[in-house]
Amino acid sequence: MTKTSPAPDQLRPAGRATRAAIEAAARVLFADRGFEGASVRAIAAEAGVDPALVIRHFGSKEALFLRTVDTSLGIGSVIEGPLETVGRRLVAYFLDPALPGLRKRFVALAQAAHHDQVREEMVRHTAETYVAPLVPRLTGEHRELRAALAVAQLAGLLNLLFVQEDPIVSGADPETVIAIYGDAIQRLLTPESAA
Amino acid sequence: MTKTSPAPDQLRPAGRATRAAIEAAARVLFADRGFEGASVRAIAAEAGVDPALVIRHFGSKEALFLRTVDTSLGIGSVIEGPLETVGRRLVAYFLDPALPGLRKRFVALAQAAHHDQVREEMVRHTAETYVAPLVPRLTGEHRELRAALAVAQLAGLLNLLFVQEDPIVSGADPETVIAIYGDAIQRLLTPESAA
DNA sequence: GTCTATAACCAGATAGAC
DNA sequence: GTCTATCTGGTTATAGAC
Repeated sequence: MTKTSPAPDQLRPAGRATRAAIEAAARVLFADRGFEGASVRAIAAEAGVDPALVIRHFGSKEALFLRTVDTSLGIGSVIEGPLETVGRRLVAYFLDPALPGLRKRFVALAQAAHHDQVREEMVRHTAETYVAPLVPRLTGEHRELRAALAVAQLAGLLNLLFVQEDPIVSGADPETVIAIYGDAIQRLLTPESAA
Repeated sequence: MTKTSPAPDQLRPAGRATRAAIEAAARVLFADRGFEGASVRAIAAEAGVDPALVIRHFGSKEALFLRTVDTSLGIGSVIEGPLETVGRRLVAYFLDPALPGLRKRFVALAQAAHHDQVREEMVRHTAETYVAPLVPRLTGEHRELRAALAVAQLAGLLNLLFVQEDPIVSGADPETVIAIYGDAIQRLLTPESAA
């Protein structure tokens, strides 16, 4: 097993600075080039340190990724809004071109999802951040399942949009996509409010 | 640029045999270990040839992947069935544990989707095999968009199920998932037949 | 010419000695 | 903290065998 990296507080000033530099570089490069595209060497170079130090501090590339990349994509506030309109608001949030780096961060996450450690953390995080807050607000049967499926459905759109870059959806009128797909998600969450 | 590999018909017997051996090995290993997990070297070893030959014959690992892995997951016949029940039938198809290798093939595809050549081919193939046959059978507005979104929604489930291996959905009663999610897909395709 | 094999190159992740 | 070494992986150069 990998030796656990020292906790930040035990490090001397130089160590803390190095660690911070690596984290900053990793944040930039992972977002910019994705998980595979950002090499440990490149991150080290960007931070001005030796590649081996990266591993020494964080244990592995995977662990570094988990420490630096925000696995939530910032939709917490969207989910907390009015339940009756959450479907459309979620879709609208991701179709908003004013959110720079969102695409790249999603792609980085999707790539990294194939690594066990990252995948497990993502599942845990999704359950905790997306599904759990929704469940108590739902009514009817299979509340947890429906919340999980709604999140999955949203992920399907993001995949089409950001990974596949499908021309049909990318080229469609955003309002139309929001209406059609948003309502579809909404019906999973609040079936009784069907239009 | 890479020199184009020779067309199969121009090869001499020895070449054709080698090519076939590589293809067979690639099919097995890609399905078994995914795109990243199956190294060119491992494929070559399995085929009993030199790694360099793999590239010589197929140009690149990506190209080999495209030649050997079935990008359709065999849902053609499902889509061709009755339109009014296609949503549930699609979900049921993928929840059927009797289809061995389905999960692994999907994971391999998902991994390889991050490579440009493969991604483009997948988009093209999806449009041609899934979306195109559906569109003329739909009625109402935004038929192409709705078909694309339905496919995306299905992909979301597959991702949750096969990549994330989410315990909520994996542990849920298949019939319930089929009903809830299948109907959600169905409503994108035939909104008028809402239950 | 058309294969095939050997070696080599370059990049990546990580372990271990200092 | 740093550097070097090792291992694995994709790919290319090149020269020999058919």
